[in-house]
Amino acid sequence: MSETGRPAHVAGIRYPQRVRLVVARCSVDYAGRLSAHLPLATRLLVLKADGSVLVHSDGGSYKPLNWMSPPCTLTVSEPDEAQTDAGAQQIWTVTHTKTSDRLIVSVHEVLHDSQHELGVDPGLQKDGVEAHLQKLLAEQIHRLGEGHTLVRREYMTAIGPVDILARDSDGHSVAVELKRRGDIDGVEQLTRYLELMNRDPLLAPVAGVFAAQEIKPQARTLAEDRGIRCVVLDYDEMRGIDDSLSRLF
Amino acid sequence: MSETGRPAHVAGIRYPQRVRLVVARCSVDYAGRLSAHLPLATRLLVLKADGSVLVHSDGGSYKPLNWMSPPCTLTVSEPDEAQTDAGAQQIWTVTHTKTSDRLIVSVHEVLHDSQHELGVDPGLQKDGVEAHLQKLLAEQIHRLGEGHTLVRREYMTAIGPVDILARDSDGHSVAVELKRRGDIDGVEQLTRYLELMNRDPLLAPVAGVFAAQEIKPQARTLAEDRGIRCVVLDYDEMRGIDDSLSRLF
DNA sequence: GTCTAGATATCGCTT
DNA sequence: AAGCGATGTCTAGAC
Repeated sequence: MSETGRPAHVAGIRYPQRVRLVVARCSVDYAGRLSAHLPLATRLLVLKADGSVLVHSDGGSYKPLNWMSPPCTLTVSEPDEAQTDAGAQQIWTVTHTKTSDRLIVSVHEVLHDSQHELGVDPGLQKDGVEAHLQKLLAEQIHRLGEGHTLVRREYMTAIGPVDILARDSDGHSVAVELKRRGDIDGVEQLTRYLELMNRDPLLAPVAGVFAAQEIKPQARTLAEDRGIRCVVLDYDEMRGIDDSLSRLF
Repeated sequence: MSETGRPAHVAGIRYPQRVRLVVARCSVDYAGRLSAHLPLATRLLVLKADGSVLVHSDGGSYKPLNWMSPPCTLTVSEPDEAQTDAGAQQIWTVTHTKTSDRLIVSVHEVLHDSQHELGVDPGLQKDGVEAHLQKLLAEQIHRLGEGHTLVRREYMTAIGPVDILARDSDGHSVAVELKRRGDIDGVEQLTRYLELMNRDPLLAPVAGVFAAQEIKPQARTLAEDRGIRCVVLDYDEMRGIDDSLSRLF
C-alpha cells in the first residue's frame, strides 16, 4: 500500500515488471506545461513499472484524464494538516525525472489495490499506414492517369523527399504528395516541393498531384487554385488488387 | 466473466457505471482504419462502461497498445476449433457502432478480473498554454518591439482569426501568429493570413511576426526567407511579470 | 543524440 | 454536423 514506484532495475538485479491497479476516491493536480485540477471523485489509477501513472475515469477515449509520462518517480507521503482535514489519507507525488512536471494525487479512500506481473510486451505490428498506401500507389501508378510511369518513391530533394516521382504520358515529371487524409498542410508541402523542383531545368516542368484517401474541401480548393491535381484513392480497392496479385504467386 | 458490455441505460433504468479490469494472456487484432496485430502476451484490459476497451502493456506512455473508442459494444463468444487449438478460451469482439472497426481479443488465460463503480467524473479543469500565452503577449505587447500597440486579439479574417493584430511605432499593421512550438505549419498559416490581409488597402502593408516559446530551425529559415520576423517568448518570464502585476491588486 | 513527419490521434470550438 | 486548430500531443524513423 505505502509502496512507492518500483524501478525495473535496482542494484543490477532485474525485477519483474509489475503494473499496479488502484481504484480510489481522489483529487488530482498537475503542474507542468499547464496547470490542471481534478476534483474529488472515484477514479482508476494505473501505476506502471517505469513509474508512469495514468488517471482514468469510466468513459471518454483512451486518453487519461491526467497522467505522468516516464521517466518519472512516485513517492508516497503523509498528508499535512490541511490535507488531512480535507479528508486525504495519502499524498502521491509523481515527479518527472527530466522536467519539473509534477502530478499530485490526494488519495482519500482506496477501494481496490492489486499488482500484476505483465512482462515485456512484444509490441504492435501495423499495416495500412501511409507507407503501405505509397507502396500500393507505386505498384498501381496508372491511378494517377493513363500512360503514367513510376520514376521512384521517396525522390530526394534539398528540402526533403517527395513521396512519389512519376512521368505522365508526355514524359513530363509529376510530383505526388500522398496522405491518408488530405489536409491543407499536405498542399503546402507539395507546393514547396514544386517550387524547388521547377527551378531544376532537368526536371521542369513538374506537375503536382495531391493523392489521398480523403481530401478536405479547403485542401482541394487550395490545391486546384494552385494548379495541383487532386486524386482520391480507394485503399480497399487498391489493397484488393494487391491481394489478387499476391494470390497469383 | 461471460458478461458482455454494460450499457449505461437499459430499458430506461440508469445502471451505475462500472469499469472492469482484466489481466490476461491474450493476442489482439484490430481491423479498421488500419490493420494491427499484437502477439500473445500478458496485458491489462480496461473495459469501460461505454463499451470502450483499452489494451495496455506495463510501460510506454498513456496511449494503449490498442483500443476501441466509443460508441462500441463488446460480445464474448466461444473460440472456434482453430482458436481453441491455439489456446484461446474466449474471444472478445469489440465492434464500433458507426464504422466497421473491429477489435478482437483472443483471451488465453485470465489472471485477474474485477469490476469497480466509479460514477460520473466531474471532469478536468485546465489552465494554460497558447490561450494564456496570447493573453500575456497582448498585455506585454512591447515584446514585439518598442512602440508597438495592441489592436486586438483574434482579429477575424475571411480564412480565420489572426492571433494578434498590432501596430508598430510607425502605425503599420503587424499580424502575429502565436505558437507554443514554432513549426513550419505556423509559418504557412501566417503566410496565408499576410497574403490575404495585404490585399486589403485599409490594412496594407501588414508585417508578419512569428512568435513562439521555441522556434524550429527550418521554421525560422522559412519565415525569414519570407520577411517574417521571429520572436522567441520566455513564458516563465512573461508569467512572472503577470504574477507581479496581479499581486498589485 | 536531435529533428521531422505521421497518427486508429483526441478534444474543443466555431460555423 | 462538419471542419479546423491545438495538444502536457506520442511515436517512429532519419540524419
